[in-house]
Amino acid sequence: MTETHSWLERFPGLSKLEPKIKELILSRSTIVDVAAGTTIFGPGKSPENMLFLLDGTVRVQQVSETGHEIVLYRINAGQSCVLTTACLLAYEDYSAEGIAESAVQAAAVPRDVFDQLVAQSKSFRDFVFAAFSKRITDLFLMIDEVAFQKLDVRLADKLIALAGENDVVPTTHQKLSVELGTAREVVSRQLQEFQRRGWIGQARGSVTLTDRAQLERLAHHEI
Amino acid sequence: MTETHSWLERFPGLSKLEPKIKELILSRSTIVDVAAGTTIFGPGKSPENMLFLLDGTVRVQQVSETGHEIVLYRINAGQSCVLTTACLLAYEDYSAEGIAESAVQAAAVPRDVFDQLVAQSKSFRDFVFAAFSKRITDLFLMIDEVAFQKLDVRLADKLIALAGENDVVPTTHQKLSVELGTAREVVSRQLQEFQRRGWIGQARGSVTLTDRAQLERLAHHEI
DNA sequence: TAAACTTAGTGACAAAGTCACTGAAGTCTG
DNA sequence: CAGACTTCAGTGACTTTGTCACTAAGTTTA
Repeated sequence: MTETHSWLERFPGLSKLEPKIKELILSRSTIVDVAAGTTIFGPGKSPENMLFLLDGTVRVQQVSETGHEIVLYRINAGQSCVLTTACLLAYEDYSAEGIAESAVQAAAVPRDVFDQLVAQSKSFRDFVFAAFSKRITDLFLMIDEVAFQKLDVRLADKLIALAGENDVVPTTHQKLSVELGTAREVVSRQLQEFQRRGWIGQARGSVTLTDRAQLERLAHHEI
Repeated sequence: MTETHSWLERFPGLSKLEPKIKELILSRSTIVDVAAGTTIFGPGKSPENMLFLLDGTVRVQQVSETGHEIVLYRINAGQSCVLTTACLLAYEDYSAEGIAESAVQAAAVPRDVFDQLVAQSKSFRDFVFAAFSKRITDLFLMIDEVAFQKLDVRLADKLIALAGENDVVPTTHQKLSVELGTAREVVSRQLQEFQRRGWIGQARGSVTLTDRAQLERLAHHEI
């Protein structure tokens, strides 16, 4: 493997690391593959290493005391689990869990190597702090949305975010309710209303966007 | 000022720093005083420095597009604004603001010094990452509460948290609604119910806890 | 194919948020 | 000090969202 084609090149923030630092991270990391559906971390399961996602998606969700669930965020290829891992290392007793939403390939970097990298490389520090910052500002926005945004707006937004090129969202009402932290019945009712307006079509286990423009207008507060 | 009596001793995570590091941070930081009510950071007002709070409290709150507000967290003496500052530096355009809730005294550490500290001291790195981790896990919990916790439970919890030794909470219904991210009317109605049950007394601009035990039972899901 | 499970629909109700007011308690100002 | 203004709190009608208990259709599995 040559430096110019290492996995580091897939991370915008890491491709400009100093050569010696690249060497350190590459020599001390291992590539791991995780099957879809695997719980990567969760209550009572701290990860040993910091993961840098090369491929696939990890869904991080909170499971409440009350039995409710809500999706907090996703980690995609080119991003790292740095913060989540750091959190877990610091606070073992919290209840968020990370689940491989698809087959995941990642580079695993041991904690001590991570610490060396932070100490030795300004670029790496910037990468890590940018990741933390982005996460925290996103959580601020999420709190705002959960607390103040109307459900129809949030649902429209989520449908657009989850829809593929073909405008199909392969999901159930139950899963959508976890995305938004609400109840399944509420999602069912709202989807019925969207369908009544001709914005979506429904089938068991999937929603099809038939008027994406209208959904976007609603999501962007233009209605 | 001798090392053994510097402000660093007030920070559990910083008092064990290496002597050379302590010297660096002390020589390059300045003590600042801020009057109560001052906006320390906010939209269009990034702080120049990382602040370490020696005295007082900073309230961080989100102002929504919709005009609603919600208190995100507070920074107390012995804690730092590290993350908030880092966030602001990375993402200028976000809408949280930090307000001095009382007269605040803080040590201001310039960005470049902060970076040196992170690079040179393992203890300082641990302090910073612990602060980030705590903040993120607290935000996870907050999302859970906003999304799933009943309002009476949250209000009881907040009243207990805000009450002083004398069981008096010097606040208005409006301010309580911002604490919880709800509407003033909702707080008014819920406080009336608490009063009807004999748990609190009300006066203009203050709430008095008259049966703290019952409020705690509610807050701890024992009712 | 029958049983079990998953997914979705429904009605009645409770909790919370919104809106448009009213009035009382403080504060300011001439 | 009186009147004006501001802040704080109360209220009823209504909408939205969440909860509960149930039904029924589609899917998987034994």
